[in-house]
Amino acid sequence: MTSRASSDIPSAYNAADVEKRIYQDWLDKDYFKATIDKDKTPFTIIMPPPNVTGELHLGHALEKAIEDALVRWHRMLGDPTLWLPGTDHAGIATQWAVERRLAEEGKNRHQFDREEFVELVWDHVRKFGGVIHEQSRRLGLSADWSRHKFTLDPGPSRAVRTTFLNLYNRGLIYRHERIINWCPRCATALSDLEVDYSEVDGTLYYIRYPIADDPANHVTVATTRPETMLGDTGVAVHPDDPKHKDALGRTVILPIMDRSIPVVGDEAIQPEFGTGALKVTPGHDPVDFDIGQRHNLPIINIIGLDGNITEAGGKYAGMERFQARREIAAELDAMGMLEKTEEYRHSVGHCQRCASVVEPLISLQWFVNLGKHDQPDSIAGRAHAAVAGGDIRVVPERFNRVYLNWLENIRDWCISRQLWWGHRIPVWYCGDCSHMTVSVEDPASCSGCGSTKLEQDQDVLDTWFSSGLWPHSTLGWPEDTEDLSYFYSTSVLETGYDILFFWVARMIMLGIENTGEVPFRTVFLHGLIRDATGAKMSKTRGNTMDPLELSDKYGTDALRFALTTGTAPGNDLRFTESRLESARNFANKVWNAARFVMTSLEGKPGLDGWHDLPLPSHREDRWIVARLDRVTAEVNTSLENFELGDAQQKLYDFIWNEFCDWYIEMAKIRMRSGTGPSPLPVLAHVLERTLRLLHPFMPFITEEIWQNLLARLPQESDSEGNTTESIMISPYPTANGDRRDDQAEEEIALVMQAIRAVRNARAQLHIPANQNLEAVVQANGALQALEEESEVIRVLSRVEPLRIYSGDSVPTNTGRGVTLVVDQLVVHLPLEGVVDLAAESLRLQEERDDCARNLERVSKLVSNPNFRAKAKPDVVETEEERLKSLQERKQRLDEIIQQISG
RNA sequence: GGGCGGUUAGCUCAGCUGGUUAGAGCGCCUGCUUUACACGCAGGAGGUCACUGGUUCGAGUCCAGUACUGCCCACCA
Repeated sequence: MTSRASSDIPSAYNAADVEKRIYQDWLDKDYFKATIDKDKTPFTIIMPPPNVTGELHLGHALEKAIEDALVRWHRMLGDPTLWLPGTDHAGIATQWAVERRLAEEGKNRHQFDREEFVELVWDHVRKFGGVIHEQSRRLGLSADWSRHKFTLDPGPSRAVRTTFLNLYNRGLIYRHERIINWCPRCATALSDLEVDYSEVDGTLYYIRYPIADDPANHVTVATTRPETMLGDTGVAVHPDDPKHKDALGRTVILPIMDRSIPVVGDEAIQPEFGTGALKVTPGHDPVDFDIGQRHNLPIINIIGLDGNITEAGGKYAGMERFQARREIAAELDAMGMLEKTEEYRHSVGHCQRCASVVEPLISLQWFVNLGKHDQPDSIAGRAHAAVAGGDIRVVPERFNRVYLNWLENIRDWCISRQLWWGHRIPVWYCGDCSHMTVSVEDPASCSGCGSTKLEQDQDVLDTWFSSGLWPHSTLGWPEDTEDLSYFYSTSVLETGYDILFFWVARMIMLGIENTGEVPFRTVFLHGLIRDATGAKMSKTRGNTMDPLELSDKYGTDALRFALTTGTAPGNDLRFTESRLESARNFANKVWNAARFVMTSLEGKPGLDGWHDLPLPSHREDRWIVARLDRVTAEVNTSLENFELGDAQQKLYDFIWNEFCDWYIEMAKIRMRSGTGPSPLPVLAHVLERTLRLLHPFMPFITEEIWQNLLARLPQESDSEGNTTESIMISPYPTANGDRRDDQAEEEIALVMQAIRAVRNARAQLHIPANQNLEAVVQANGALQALEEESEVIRVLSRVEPLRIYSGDSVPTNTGRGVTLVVDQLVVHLPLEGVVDLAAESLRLQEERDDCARNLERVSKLVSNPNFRAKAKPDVVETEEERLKSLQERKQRLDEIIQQISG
């Protein structure tokens, strides 16, 4: 990068100008590419793969900002760092998107054959698949694009088939006819997780089923779904329910169908609910299915895969299910069999993708046998143990329980989907024998009889089946690749808590099954982004914000900073533009501070040693270096604890409140007067290290400034592996305890307090800024420090003249005015005529009273033997020191008050 | 029906293992074109940390309960 004249540095940071150039530079230099160094422990994050045709929303931006920060931090720490990006084919979501487009053209997928349709989806992927990529670059993501994977790539596809085969051979994948969740719109089975339950206002229908040998009497059942009665094969009551004692064991006649069905007793029935009698439809309700199994009731499918009534539904055959509901209710009413209806609010399952009402029905599907959590060798059992036993740490910890709880109630996972887009199930059925050939490679012939009349299973696998392999399949599994053996198990899996079950749990289960190792050591979960009112952001609500638009407007760094600051891990975040403004202002502050430093050091000699910076001699320098050291330690600790927001807050405070507001202002004074050691090397040193500390969070602006800064500074050889090439490959600062200087910190704090006190008094008394005040300071124990800092005090508090005396030499006749007691200092502003002396006296008395109250509280505490015995020694010491300083303060205030009144 | 959060300044939120007089951003008030920055500077107002009880020398922080509120899970016919 060429050095530019300072006058060329614009006063406002223009993010758009620099981001593209810098990102391209990083790419060109291959900084993102992970390299294996067997002597070091790698840091690996597998990026959660967004939908290949999706667009990044704010949630993605948050996720990627967090991950990029972690990755950049580790890269700077010198860890071989891999952040592996990828995209997901997102079976049902992508197919649904294409089908919607077809629908807009008045078409549907059944007008195409499978190959044609899949080709349409590929067209869609090719058209929109690059968007995610481009957006990721705009966000500055330092992912290793050379290792990018797509779930349908040959490698991950092979991993899918291999997993299927292995689990099948171990008897853990099986094909079975059982009741599953069916989406009639998508025409596919869904897993339990893909069903969203929501409350809807419905109707509870009370239907009479006459008793066969006593038609004058009947059993009344209550149902929200009268159409399912067509498939009833029994009525169930609680065996001990006195209301139904007579009916139990008898036969009732199913109206409309005129079918005789038994009344059975089952413990699952709640006598208090409805009438206490349940119509049993084993074909279309999971509970009924179980009851049916227990009592050997036949299963009748009366709702087909298209959502219409089947042939088994008699005259209603072919009718759409909800129309059938209305018409059957009407017919029952006409027959006098509808006793009554009630409005009833209940929860109904909807397809997560298309929101259609899910229909439970019996279907032949593939399942993974997950076993039980307490079986040590089952899939669920091992996944449970991994978290329960601490092999995987979950941050924040509370999600541990959520995860374990879910596994404790897990049921087998339905993995087949009746879709066309996805990994087709690697099973071939023989046309000559009944044998199933399960294979990684497409088989040429039946493994049972050798016949070549093979037909592959029509179904594809649940998208989450392939996502569940992601940490190892992206690294090359099932091949024993160098990447796999080096980077697996990965370090951190970072994602939103909303896909803990969908994805995280599946990765743990399948990762352990396939590799015998956990897929990652730490799960770090972030919260959801909400809008200003706290509502979830969604396209249908129309309250989404486009990350790229925000990035254009405020800069990527500001966007990233705004998303990740001021929030705790796992907590949701209400996102408003005012957050962005604040972050943008901070970026601008950093920019301008840097501009000042760079302008100041332009062409100046004496900058040697700025990088390692020998311990400075000047108090202000010692102070800022000590503060930097402290902040460096805190930031590192926060990062180690995944408290990114905390780390950023600390940097924000340090840069703005200490470096800019105080140190730079102090430094200006020395720079103008030319006296004392030059602050320039310190300014350069502190700025440079601060930029490095900030880089993981604000990658672009820090790089831009850093390169400009280094171009103006002498090259230093040092112990840290210094580079001027890029901040992103320079070392992350760690705390160096020998920079601590408690004395400098205390003394500068005192100076700052004194300045604040004078400024305060000036503001209170409405003394114009350009009017100088006189000040007489009684320094007491801080004489030397005050004398040495007198210029700073004089200039920053606009005091002229400033006279400093030791405690015992201060003149008594300094005139009346305002007296400020600042810790051990007494600052007197002789303002006779300006100040209302009575008011000043009152103010001092209030201050004294306040001090006395505090003193009483602290002295009570310190004199409490329990406190002295039980509190930690350093706490006792702190309190004792406080007591002492309060006593001194009170004494001074007393003396002053006495003087005034005297 | 279970489980998990949240309730701290007008608003949005930090506050890690209990220990100064509880913090930030935004907003508000008062000054200020002070040659890095008005996306700024200086100063200020504003909080019985939801409520009740308990543990403790000491509680925003730990425990129990209550009230609101949000979310997750569950086969509420």
